[in-house]
Amino acid sequence: MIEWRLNQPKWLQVANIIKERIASGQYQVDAPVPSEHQIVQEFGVARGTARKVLERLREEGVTYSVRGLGSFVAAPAAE
Amino acid sequence: MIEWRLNQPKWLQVANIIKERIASGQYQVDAPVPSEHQIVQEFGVARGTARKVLERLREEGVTYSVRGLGSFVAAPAAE
DNA sequence: TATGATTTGTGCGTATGTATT
DNA sequence: TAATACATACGCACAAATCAT
Repeated sequence: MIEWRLNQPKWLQVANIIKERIASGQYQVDAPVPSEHQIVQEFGVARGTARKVLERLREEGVTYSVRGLGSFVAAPAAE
Repeated sequence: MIEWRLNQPKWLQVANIIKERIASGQYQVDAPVPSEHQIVQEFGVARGTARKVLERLREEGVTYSVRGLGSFVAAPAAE
């Protein structure tokens, strides 16, 4: 079970959890991250919240999404 | 035509109707229940609502779904 | 072999209403 | 007041699996 913090929105907390999994190697590059539906199921949030999570990860360049396929871990940005 | 009740969601009402059909023997074990598209057509709901109906039936163990095939009546759970 | 139809899975967009913070 | 969150419901596009032709 997730222990939600009260001082930050759920969508941000879920996004951070997924980012930690990516950083830890749990999700490899080009491997799928949880889908909208899976986020709803695993974290017990609403669909709108799940969408916001994936939207945030895309905006940060952490993942990329393909319609009809899902969202996947992006290759690390070159520095 | 369906007479929708205002006090409960459409997806629940449709799910209950299908469960009644299963209970009555109208849909046999391993026989297909209405597909998403058929639910859309018969009950006049959106696909998302139809998906929610089948999702609920799966969660209750009433049916099982196979990608590319459809949803089918599950064998009764042993007690 | 391949083509199309059917079906489920997924992503994405939008809207309304309610409740909480 | 505003942001967050949940629930419900509508819709479209594309992908993958399956089956029949």
